[in-house]
Amino acid sequence: MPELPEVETVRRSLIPLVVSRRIKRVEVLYGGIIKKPHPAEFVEMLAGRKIVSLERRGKYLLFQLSENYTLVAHLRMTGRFWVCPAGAELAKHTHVIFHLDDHQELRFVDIRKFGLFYLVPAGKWSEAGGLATLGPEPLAEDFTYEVFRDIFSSAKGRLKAFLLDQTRLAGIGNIYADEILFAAKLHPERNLTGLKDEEIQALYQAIRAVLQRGVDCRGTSVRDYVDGRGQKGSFQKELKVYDQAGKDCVACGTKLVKRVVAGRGTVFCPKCQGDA
DNA sequence: AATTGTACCTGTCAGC
DNA sequence: TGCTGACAGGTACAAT
Repeated sequence: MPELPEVETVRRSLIPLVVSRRIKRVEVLYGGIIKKPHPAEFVEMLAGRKIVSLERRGKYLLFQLSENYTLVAHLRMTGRFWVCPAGAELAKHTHVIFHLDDHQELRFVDIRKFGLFYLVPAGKWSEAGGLATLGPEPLAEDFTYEVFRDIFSSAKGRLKAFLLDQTRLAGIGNIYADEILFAAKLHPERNLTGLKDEEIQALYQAIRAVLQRGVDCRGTSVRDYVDGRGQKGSFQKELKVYDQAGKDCVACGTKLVKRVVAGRGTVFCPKCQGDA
């Protein structure tokens, strides 16, 4: 499900429902997704804490809690949060239930059980998986072209792998990587070295524009994704290449090609995006 | 050090 | 109809 625009949409939809609420009690139905600390301690340490704010870093959600703790959550492929009245019918694949102090429950549901939770002291991101090593936020104001060019220049390999590397840029996943490369008219298998200045600029502009459009559309709902209120996004209506293999390119009519690049299914227009 | 492969899970869909 | 295999928004870790 979730890349930067989806996680940001989940964050915004959850804020009015959970911020300022106190966690009365936590139930862990499947402990495998609790990475730190052990599930029993996780449950014990969360009880009684207040949710002070909800932030996002890359694809991670950060629930800032009272007494300087942070609940770090990653939705991975199919994780989702939703809020419902206490005691509502239990959806299949519900793994964690946070009982709130307003007779509502924040529930974590995840078909594939890839989602992750860490409960760490605020700022101790090195204890929260990949959170500590994330690159900059591509939609932040201070993410200028100069900043991007420096990151780009220090990396090598193929464009698709670069965009997916969370330590270079935070928050881009498989959908937006393909859409960004199409918007920039760059081939996913092209090497970083050898790009002209104007091509690097086009890539920078495409990263900003495509991600911002994704946020404005409240994310992409191709399969499971919905926000914290159960609402779908609309960016799937604007996809030019992702999930469009075999269709005609909207720009030139050429059949879109699908191939595995950087270990991920990748769709591109062989004409508009040129040769690798 | 950096890249590639594999593991983690369940559901869906195409092909036989 | 039912079986099998490929594939799905993403890391994390082992192997090379």
